[in-house]
Amino acid sequence: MNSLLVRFLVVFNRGMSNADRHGLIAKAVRDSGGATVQELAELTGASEMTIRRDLDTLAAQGVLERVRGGARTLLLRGEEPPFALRAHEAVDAKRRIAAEISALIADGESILLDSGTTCLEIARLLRDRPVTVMPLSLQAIHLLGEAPGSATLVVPGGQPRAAEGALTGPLTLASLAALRFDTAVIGCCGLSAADGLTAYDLDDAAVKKASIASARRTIVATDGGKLGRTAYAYVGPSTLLHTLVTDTTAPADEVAALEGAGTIVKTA
Amino acid sequence: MNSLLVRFLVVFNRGMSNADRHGLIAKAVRDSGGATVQELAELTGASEMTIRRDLDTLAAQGVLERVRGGARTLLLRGEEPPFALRAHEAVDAKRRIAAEISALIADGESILLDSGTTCLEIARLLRDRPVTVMPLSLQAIHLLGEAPGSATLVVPGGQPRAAEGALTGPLTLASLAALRFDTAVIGCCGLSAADGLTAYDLDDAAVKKASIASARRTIVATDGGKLGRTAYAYVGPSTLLHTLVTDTTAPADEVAALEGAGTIVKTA
DNA sequence: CCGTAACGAACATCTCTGATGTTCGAAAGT
DNA sequence: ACTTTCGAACATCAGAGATGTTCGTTACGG
Repeated sequence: MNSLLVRFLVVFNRGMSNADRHGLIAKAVRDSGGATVQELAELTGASEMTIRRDLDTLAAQGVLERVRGGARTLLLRGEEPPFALRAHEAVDAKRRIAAEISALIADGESILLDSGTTCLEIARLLRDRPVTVMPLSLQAIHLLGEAPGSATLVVPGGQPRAAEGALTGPLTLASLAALRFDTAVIGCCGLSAADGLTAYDLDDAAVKKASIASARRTIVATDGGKLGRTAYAYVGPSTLLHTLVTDTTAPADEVAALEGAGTIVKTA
Repeated sequence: MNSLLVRFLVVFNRGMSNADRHGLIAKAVRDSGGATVQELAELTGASEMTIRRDLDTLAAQGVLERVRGGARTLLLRGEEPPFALRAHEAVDAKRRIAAEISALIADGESILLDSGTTCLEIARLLRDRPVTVMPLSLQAIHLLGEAPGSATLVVPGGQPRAAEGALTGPLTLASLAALRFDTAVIGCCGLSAADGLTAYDLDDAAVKKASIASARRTIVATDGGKLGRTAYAYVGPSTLLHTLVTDTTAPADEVAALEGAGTIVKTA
């Protein structure tokens, strides 16, 4: 269906940035499960050598798997998509959700910030505000620690998990137990009124649970695709969540059910 | 004395990198306590506009203070030189010390890595070795977390102090109390057989003290200039230190005194 | 209040790094 | 053994950053 669009791109993409091309390649490989170097060269209008270099880069990032002659997707079934891959998608929606959440936070608050791509966008917005932030991912720690904005950074202990750098483990739980926050901003992998909040990973779920317990108020940030879905590890019931910020793709029935259970829902 | 060298540079420095110029400016301002834009332009051979931009950059980094017409040093008396400033100096010696320390560490060890520029170099060397590392500075966490080498990263909790990103505070102490390491690699601000190990900052000293207590073996990394010096905050006696790695500028009498007190001294 | 020096925004120019494509010998698969 | 793929090496190109110049504005000293 979008092959017309692709044709268009092939002709007029002299100014295509390599990030765009990487996204295109990642999408092509993911959608069809695999692709040859030739196909990708034709698709993007780049030379085969460039495609090989791209594939090496993407393979190093864990977005796809390199095979002789082309590349294959890493996603077999139901697994959590790699962080590097998710980072490509739906940046606009995440930005809007992040802006909405930033507006919910008052100056001077202490904030606990979960891992995930959406929360990373939130970190970007909080950097120049007079707040105290404890992020639960290495990426957000980098962001807040490098260019010292007006935000105060507190680093939790922990062991980084996977490419995302989500901090987990006993050190993280101990840091959470030692502190109390005004607001916890949590990402999620699945959320429904029936099954509550769920995550892909047990360690991650334990951290989220402790995060919610350490905060006076909990805000969940998630795109509409996660609503109504249930992932593997159970975190807690939706009644623990004070506010949910999502985008316009959220299914109406699920939103209604969550609102019925007492959660304030905002659509960005 | 080295004004001849400076003259030489003025004439032949078409290919001077801006880092070189920044170092030159920082040194000039530090040595004389202040300098005008004109003086610095003449010294470096760059235009006044470029000098102004440099000064803005260096002021943002906390290396110096901008005043109308020029810049002033931030160092009043006996204070710790800013991290951004120290980072310029003596990179070679730090590299050699780092290499020596890396050689002292066996595969499979768990290592506690202090903050400081020398320890940052050590982190660079440990990244691709099969060891477990808990660094006490944001910079080293970045280094080990970004490009996942073979080293396992453990993040301590804490609050980053100053530009260096040294982690301190109760969260850091709690993380240290919860873990035990094979080796602690410690930097220092002053070390002598008489006054022991000292640091510029009380919080930092508390972290160093706890670090030494959490490790089976303690290695101190420091350039020769710190030996025989005593800084403000006391950490502990030199007898706590198993090995000292320093460079050839170390004063012989101090080295002898430390060896007499039971510390193994290696010169890189 | 005025004059002078300093400042910084805007633009033009330059340099250099990183990205890309081409070629060709080596390696892998059939 | 033959074909395809790979990747190292080199040439080329574009974009980003650095630098310098100009000029209107601002701040300090009288």
